[in-house]
Amino acid sequence: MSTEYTNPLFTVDSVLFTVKNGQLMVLLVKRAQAPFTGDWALPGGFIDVQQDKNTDATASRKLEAKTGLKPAYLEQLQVISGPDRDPRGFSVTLAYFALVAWQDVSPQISSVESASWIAVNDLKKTNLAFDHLQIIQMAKQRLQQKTLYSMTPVFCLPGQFTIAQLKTVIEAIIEKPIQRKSLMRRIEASGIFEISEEKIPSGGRMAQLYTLKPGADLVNFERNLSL
Amino acid sequence: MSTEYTNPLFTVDSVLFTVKNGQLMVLLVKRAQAPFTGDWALPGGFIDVQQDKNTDATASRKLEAKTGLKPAYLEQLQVISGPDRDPRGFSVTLAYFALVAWQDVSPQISSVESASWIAVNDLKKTNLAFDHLQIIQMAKQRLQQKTLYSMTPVFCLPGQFTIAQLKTVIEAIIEKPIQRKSLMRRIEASGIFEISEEKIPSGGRMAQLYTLKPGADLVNFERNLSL
DNA sequence: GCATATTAGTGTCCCTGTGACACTATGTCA
DNA sequence: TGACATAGTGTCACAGGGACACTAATATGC
Repeated sequence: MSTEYTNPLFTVDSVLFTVKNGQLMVLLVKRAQAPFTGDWALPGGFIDVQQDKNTDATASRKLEAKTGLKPAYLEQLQVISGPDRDPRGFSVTLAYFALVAWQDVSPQISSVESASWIAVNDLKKTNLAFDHLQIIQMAKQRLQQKTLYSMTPVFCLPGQFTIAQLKTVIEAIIEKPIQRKSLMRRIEASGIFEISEEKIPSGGRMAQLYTLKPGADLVNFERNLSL
Repeated sequence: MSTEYTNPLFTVDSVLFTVKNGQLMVLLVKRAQAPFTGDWALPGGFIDVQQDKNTDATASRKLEAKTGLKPAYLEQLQVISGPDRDPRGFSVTLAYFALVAWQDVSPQISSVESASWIAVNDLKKTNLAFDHLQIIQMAKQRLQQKTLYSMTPVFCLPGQFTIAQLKTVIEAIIEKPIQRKSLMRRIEASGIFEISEEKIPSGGRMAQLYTLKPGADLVNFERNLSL
């Protein structure tokens, strides 16, 4: 090539979800510098080519800095690019979406002042930097879709969990009730869960605890849950 | 931020598929310069921030330069990044996957010397630059998956097509036979196709031609075709 | 101890959409 | 005109989700 290209600004941002009290929450940080100073934004930043083996590592590192732990689930969402999304010029952002258990981050997060969990359905009231609102909506849609044909939402739960907990998380994500029975069938059929030794009290009959089989990959079901 | 980051090389590459004679083909170009001079590679290049409104435009522009037309279908595949995939240093590549009708590009492609269609199942015999073989395999898997729950493969066909043609394309992609009946049911159920006025001879009874309804979006089915 | 409320887990029927495959329809060609 | 080839239909079996009633086990109040 004979022409010289100006390399656009490349950043990695993450939409980290969790479910708290039946509500889907997203982690946001308060911007300290321009542009959009004082607005809420997705946690992210630049690749550190010395330290990060790839962009996944960048996303993971940035999230760990805010939450104190690596996300349980991390997946590329999409690249968003254009001349107008950042006032400083043409920008390219790789967006990730990620999941953690509320119970796992809960002790850590309060220590960080500039980061906060905000309910996804309350975002209208929030000032969001750049096009981060749209990115969050895209991430939510992807998560909803995946929830219909996979067990991805388990990553919003701690290592041991009950069917009722998983049901709550799924319902928070897709915003529809599902059948307990259907969920149990899928847990059984997926073959990626183990029945734990323990049961825990639940207000009625003791609830069986489940764990993900170590090293098991998520399975995609051939049918979706109905909307 | 106080630290200065070295901006890694950012490129956009596309895996453009078509189906010819029941075989899934991918468009490759011969590299003229180092590294990997003389090897086959995915068509791609750098964003032109003056000209491209986003990375989709970059991918589309590069493909048009090779094939003479914009791809009928274009979707982001994934970002691949790392310090070792390009000998010149840390690199970030946004891979797209795209579809065109063989019938549409056929007249154009022969005029371009440096580009060529190669059967995806023959790639072992081909010297491929960088990690482009893995990227093609990823694209193929994604296309196969989408074929199970959507009508994406229509974009490998011209504006008017028969059910038999669509069946051939689908079978080339997933490498399994499917039932004619199932395909017809899905065409009907999707609601995105129109019965054309015309029929064309086929060696037996005349075949009904179908077209995509103008402006219709692809639908996702709730069940997959079985593997 | 016993009834009742509460949550966990099971049994079972219906419904929908795919797989399979035979059957009918309509064209070509010898 | 009859053989053949491809297009399109009818229909049954099967699988898995939706719905929902039923049983199981635990807590609480009397």
